[in-house]
Amino acid sequence: MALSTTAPKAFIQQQNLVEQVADYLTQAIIQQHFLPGERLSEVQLSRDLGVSRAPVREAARLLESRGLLISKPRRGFFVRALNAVELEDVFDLRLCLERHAIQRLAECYTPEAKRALEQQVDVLCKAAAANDGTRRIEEDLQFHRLMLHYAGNERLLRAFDDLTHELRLCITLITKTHEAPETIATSHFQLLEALSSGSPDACREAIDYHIGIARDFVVKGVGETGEHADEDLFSR
Amino acid sequence: MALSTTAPKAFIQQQNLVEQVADYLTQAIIQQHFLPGERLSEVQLSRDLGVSRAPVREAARLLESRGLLISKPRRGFFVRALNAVELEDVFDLRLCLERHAIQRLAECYTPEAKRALEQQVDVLCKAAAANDGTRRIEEDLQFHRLMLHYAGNERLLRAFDDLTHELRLCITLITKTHEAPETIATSHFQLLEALSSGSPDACREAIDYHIGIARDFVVKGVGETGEHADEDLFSR
DNA sequence: CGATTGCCGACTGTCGACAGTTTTAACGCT
DNA sequence: AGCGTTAAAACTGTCGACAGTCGGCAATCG
Repeated sequence: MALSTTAPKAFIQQQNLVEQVADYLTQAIIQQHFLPGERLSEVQLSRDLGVSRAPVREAARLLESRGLLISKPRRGFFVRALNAVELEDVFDLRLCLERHAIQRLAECYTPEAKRALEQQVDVLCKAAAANDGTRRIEEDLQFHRLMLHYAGNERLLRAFDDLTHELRLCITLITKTHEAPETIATSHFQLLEALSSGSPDACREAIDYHIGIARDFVVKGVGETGEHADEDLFSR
Repeated sequence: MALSTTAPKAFIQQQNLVEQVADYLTQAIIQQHFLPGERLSEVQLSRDLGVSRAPVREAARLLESRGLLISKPRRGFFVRALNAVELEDVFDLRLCLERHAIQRLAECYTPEAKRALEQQVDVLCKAAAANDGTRRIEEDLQFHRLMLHYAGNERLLRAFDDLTHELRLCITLITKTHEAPETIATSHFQLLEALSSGSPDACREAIDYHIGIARDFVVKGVGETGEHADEDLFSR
């Protein structure tokens, strides 16, 4: 995964500057080194990272297409801030994609897929037990990504990956509140059971419940902690 | 690469060079001035358009995120070529998004939405009757975009817009074969009726049928005319 | 005659610089 | 002291240039 962390200065050296800058920015945004709505200065960034502005700009465009940044012409790039409505929309789209995926997957549920998913749930549970917050989130997302992967539609997977960036954005902001490890375990086992049953309805019910839980968690978190419901990025 | 349009040079002038270049490239790709798999030279493009390479590169990145171009490191940008599997995936994702959208829309089907959709069908039918191929496609897409819009999920709409670029890519490639105007009309009226009925199942059935038609048309078109099923973009 | 290796051209990745615009800050006026 | 005006600073958009790299061609060797 990402070998990011402390050093903000000049740890970029070799190749694919654009991708490296993009990774750096992504990590920095998720870890809230840049606050939502904050303006990013190209010169500042290029100075800090020891690269020129061209790769920074291209990386910023990439992040914009992923919904992490927003560009205002002649004004620069700003860190995306999600309000309550947008947050609902993200989870609604996630539901849309995963419903479709799990039903497609149920149609072609190979032993290989079954094994991979079970193993991933195992990994996830261990991360949850270890109380490692960020890793728990990543392993959780990875489980769902695997579902999408084995559903056999590359384009669907890409749409999910696009959405994932925004998901990370809102999840990480909030989840100081930890879900109970046993809740996570049972919640995912239900999905596996539904898949094994092969019933589309059971799958749909399971995924609806599962994502509903996650959404409520995030929405509740927003209500409790920080409030981004005000107008943050209306101008587009 | 012959620039077909009248003024190949310096018809780009003032502001937002990136967006203008992106539009130009999009049009050129859709109208097949660049063939699938063709390599785009940055210097050539910047020379032809009378701009420097920086905006060209940024525009290319944008098109890449929209799935119209593919970048191979150190090799440049190539026009996306869709094989049969990817084409199936695109329509499967479209089905996924529109199913969700039409059911959400059925829950909140305002008179305003109804009126707008009916009017758009009207426009569409006129375009079909006038035998204007490209405009028919655009109006058709616009109808579906309106559906997504009134479904009330901005993020869902964005996902659809992202997909639309690829849809245009494969639709335009193929639709020399015209659908009969009356088929188009009835096909869309069915959607309106299902929406008015308010029944989720009716909506789902209608959209499944509708998109199935479109998909079969494209798949059949691929089988008849050009065949892109060979390995075109396996790398990466 | 075919395969290999070295060379040449073209192109991408990246950089520093310039011009126009936006934001900030100081300044003068009331 | 408050407010409008203006000048300076900072920043974005764009450009041309340089270096490293990749692909193709040709000359050489087996």
